[in-house]
Amino acid sequence: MLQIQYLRENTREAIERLQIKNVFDAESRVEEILLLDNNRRELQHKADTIKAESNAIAKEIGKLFKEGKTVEANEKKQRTAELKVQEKELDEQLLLAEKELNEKLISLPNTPHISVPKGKTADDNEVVASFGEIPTLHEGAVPHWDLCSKYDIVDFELGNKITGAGFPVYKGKGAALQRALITFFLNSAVAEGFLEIQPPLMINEASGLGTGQLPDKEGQMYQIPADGFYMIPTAEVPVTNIYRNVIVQETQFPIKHVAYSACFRREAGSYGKDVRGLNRLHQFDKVEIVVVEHPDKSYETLETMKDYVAGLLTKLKLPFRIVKLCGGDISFTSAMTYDFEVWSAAQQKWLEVSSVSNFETFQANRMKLRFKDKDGKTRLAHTLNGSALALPRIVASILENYQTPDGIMIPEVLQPIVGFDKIG
RNA sequence: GGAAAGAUGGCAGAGUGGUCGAAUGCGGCGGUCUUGAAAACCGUUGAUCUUCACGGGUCCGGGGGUUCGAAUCCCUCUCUUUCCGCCA
Repeated sequence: MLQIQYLRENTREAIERLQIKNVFDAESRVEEILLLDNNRRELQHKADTIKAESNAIAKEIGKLFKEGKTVEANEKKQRTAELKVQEKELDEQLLLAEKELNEKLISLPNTPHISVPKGKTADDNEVVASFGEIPTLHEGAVPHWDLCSKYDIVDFELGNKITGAGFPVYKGKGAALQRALITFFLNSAVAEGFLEIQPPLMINEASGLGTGQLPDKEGQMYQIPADGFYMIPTAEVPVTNIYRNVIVQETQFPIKHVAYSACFRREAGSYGKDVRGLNRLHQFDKVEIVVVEHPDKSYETLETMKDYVAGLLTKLKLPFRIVKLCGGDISFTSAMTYDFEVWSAAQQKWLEVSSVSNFETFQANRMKLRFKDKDGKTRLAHTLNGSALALPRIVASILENYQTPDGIMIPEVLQPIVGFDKIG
């Protein structure tokens, strides 16, 4: 949620930034919000004035009763009765005005950073860097789903039986590879100063609102209606919500957390060849990094996080590129996002394996994540997060890129963790 | 799942109808003293909305009610603790 104060004071800039995200009616929407805000403030002022009078009279009455001047006190009571009616009416109007303003404000997306390229689709994204050699595979190389069944390491059919599509069963060396990747990602992050967190896998409604999954995207989460919970779509949600309604000390910055979790996504509306094999799942594993940062440093930190993720992929020796998302492809809550895409040699396409974003104050405003600055003023912090990394597509690209006629080689950095160097 | 008690500022903990945004202690910040530190002493220290400012409004778990007036009384929800039951 954008700050109303920002819209008030930087109206022009806000509209321009929203237009990068192709919010074509940005101008009218912002103007409407400012109108509602004015209305709200007017009502607030009226209500406050009446309450002030009410309070003053109540005090007088108390005094009069003490002095035994009952008649005068009762006279005063009549005036309070009138005020009470007005007070109630104004409070109702104010509540309504606040609700309306909040609804409009919460449905407005984040303002992209001014440097975010304009564009509509993924084709307009800007490739900022490429790393590694694109390998030429041996004759008869196949996509990962064939390798999964050939070596019996990931069983999609079995998952269908137990749960449904998108819930694969990892077996033997496949399961061990998963475990090794999680360990590798966690250890790397901890070595970089991230505090490891094991969060709950279910969240309540307030947490969903905090990071922006609610109110609109509940259809993407699995729900537990009996208890009002949701299965987490990413560890970002529980980890960032650690700081909901928290005022941190400026000296704590940067607050760096890393969390491994299973992630659950309904992926309603996606189908076709993109969902084949490990490309898109309902349950998958991911190691997520979350940073809470000072507003002045957040973009610097975004670059650091980008470099960190690049380092992981480099150590795994996977060919990848980094793209800066254009306005049309960037998410509702993000101000700037870098996507990491690994080349899938057998599928002959780029697979998105990580997304690193700066949300500026958008999430912080929703969840009231603040800090005290040097002058003792309370201000909203910036939040950032990134996948470091999501497993399924990493596994897919390892299987495909590392396949040989004799089996699948294991990346060197993982070998000491898994305890073998080859599948097959 | 059953029973009881409870929810107050960063923390601990007073406060049972008006002068309470709230005693006191700890912690934090500033100062005196000191070569420096500790101790001691003095001062200061919640959030939020509104206003150029003065000021005013709101907040004692959430919501509702009684009252001229509620942290305090009533209703309701949520959560916590303890005991019992169940259990990795």
